[in-house]
Amino acid sequence: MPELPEVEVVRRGLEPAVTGRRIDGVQVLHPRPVRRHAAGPDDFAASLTGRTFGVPRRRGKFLWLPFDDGDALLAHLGMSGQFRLDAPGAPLQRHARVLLDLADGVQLRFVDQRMFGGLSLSPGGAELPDEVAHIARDLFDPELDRDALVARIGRSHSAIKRVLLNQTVVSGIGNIYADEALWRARVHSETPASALPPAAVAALLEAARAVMAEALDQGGTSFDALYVNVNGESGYFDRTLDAYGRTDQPCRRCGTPITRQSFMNRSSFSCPTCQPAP
DNA sequence: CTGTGGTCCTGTATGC
DNA sequence: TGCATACAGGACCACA
Repeated sequence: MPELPEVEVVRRGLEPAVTGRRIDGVQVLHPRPVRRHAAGPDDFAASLTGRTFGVPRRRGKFLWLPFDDGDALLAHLGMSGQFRLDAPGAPLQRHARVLLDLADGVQLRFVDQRMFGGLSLSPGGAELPDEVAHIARDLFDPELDRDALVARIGRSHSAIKRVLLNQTVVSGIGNIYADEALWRARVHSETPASALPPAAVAALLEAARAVMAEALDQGGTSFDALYVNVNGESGYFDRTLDAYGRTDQPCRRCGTPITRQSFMNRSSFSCPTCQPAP
């Protein structure tokens, strides 16, 4: 479940289940999701066994489960990764990749169809893994400097949607919420960031924060069984989307049919009336 | 510095 | 029914 609200839904689901629990054993069913562990799958499994989890943390779309020894299990869900909580003997999900047997009969499973995501052990990463250090703070981070962010965006001559998707500028926003924020703020995806007044950039960021907060309240956005919480349940925010995936459906503000265009090798949805091209 | 295009994977939907 | 193609919410890298 890729974007910030979906990752936060997972983090919240993991928190009561893993915090304070020890790993009794690990099975790597497919080597690819642990490819970042240079010493290999067997060493990955052995290295995790016996450690105890702290409170799961998140920045943008990156998730990490700190251990009480200062290291962390770093996770990225990529396009199709899931964490699931099951009883140890429960039927395996079709794309179950890594199984972690925790104390008290809890089995934490990493399930991933496409395997763009993965797990790795981050030495010393409990506070902030080195692998996440280059990722900018997200819009829910209490230490985010909004004025500095607005200023940085204003200095960029890239298309505004490209900037929103750049995780080293502001993290957590993906293709869906970028389109939703741009629709709410009435900005076209290809508008040069430097052409937007600071107040417009601030309004766009607030739109992004608001739409992600609403999505989080509804358990995230799910279109199919690939995007579910730790119990396998879907969120409901797809019913509330205003732009993403609504090709030819009327704009909820002005009635003009929503159009789809290719941008950055992916789909962008917008209202040609509310969001005129620059 | 910016932007483009390709890559990692598996699956579903659609059209012929 | 088979087969080919397009597309999918992300991150990263080489290259121009």
